[in-house]
Amino acid sequence: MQPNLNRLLRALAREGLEVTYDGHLYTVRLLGDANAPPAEVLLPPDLPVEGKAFRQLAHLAALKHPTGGAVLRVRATPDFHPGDSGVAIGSVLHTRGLVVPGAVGTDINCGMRLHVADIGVEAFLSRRDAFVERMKGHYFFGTRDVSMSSRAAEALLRDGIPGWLLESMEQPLGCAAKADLAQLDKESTRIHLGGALEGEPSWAPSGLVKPGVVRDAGLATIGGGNHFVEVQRVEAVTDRTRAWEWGVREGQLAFMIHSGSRDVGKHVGMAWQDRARAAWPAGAPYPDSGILPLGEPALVAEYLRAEATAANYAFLNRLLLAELLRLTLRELFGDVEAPLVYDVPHNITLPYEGGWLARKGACPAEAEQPVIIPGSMGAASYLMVGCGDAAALASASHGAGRARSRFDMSRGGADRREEALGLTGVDCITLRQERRVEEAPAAYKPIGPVVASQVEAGIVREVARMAPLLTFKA
DNA sequence: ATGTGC
Repeated sequence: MQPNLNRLLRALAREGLEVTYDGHLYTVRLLGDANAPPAEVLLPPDLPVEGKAFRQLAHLAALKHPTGGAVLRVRATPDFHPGDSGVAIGSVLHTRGLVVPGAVGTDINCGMRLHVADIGVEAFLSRRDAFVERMKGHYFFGTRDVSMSSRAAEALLRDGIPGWLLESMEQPLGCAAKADLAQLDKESTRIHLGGALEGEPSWAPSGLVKPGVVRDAGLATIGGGNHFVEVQRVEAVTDRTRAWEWGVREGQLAFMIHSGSRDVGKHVGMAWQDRARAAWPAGAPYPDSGILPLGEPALVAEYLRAEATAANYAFLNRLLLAELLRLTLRELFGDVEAPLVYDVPHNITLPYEGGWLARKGACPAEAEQPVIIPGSMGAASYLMVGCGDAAALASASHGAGRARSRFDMSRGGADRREEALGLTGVDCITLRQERRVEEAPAAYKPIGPVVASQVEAGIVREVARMAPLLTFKA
């Protein structure tokens, strides 16, 4: 246990926050609010905790809406750390009669996508430079064409990937024209919920809903922060049966994509955090946290449609990031299939037990479903299978979790030597060198204990482990 | 999260 933990807990108690710890689960509650459910955080000893994140979690659990909506449970994953918008990353919020736009935030349907390919590591590394140059062109210099018909754009926003595919078969443009649409269609069953949510195109920025051909500059771009595209090697398979079923074998290359809905999620998320504030009933006291729920059923439904619109866009963003990769592999290595293993959102509101479950940086870990947990750049990533653990609200961590903020890393006086940052031997392709510092392994918790604690708790089981070869960061 | 800003 960290030596200053007791001091931190006493300090939090003085400001009205009760935090207890039993060695693997923290319980957090606001003193004097007996009606609010306690919030739980699964976190092994020795991993850092911050008071700010506990504070955010307790306030989230205490949210109510004057219409009667309430928070049923709050749970946080081991990659739990403070969030900028007032809600901690790693928060899982089960509600009934209310939803919280701020509990998903602006990076709607941020998520993970994993492909594997039967290409040997030596063969890949022998063409590494050619691969990097082509991918830099696509991801950083705009040598990609992601145009589509306005019908395809509208179908995407309204119906998700199946809608986009159907219209792209009618009029294939851009990436779709070069893609194997039959394979994409077959693979859509490997996207969480089929990549098909019920959206409403008018919630998207206007550039996406216009007559003629839509050319969107944000599609098939990685985005900043912790987002990345990584080439990995499958270094260990622990569950042979399941790995085989999912098409994963030791020694294969893996391609892991972490990205979200870019400007579309920002547009929707910001609009609805404002809307929630404007819709707060006159006279009702504002929640201390400044995080405002929506309670009126019509508003809740409208928000969920808006969120789904951005989520549909994010599914296509990850699909196209992968498609550019797959086209490049075919160019360099011949007819490789590079099938999709799974695509899963970790920033989204979905129906759960008669209410809603908002995950902010938490991967669904439903029974028998694939769970993708990336380590920091330079560390291993994991393909897991969910156990549907109700105590954990069927959710796992979405990564290792930050241990130090971006500011702390880049301007907070961190030791900038490569060894101290953990960057020795890391092959990171970026146009912004400061990104390597902000996102260095030293900024993150160790993935090993984060994953192990969730296996021990019965939330996930390991299927395969992947080691990084090279990482693209915008 | 954002071609940002602490």
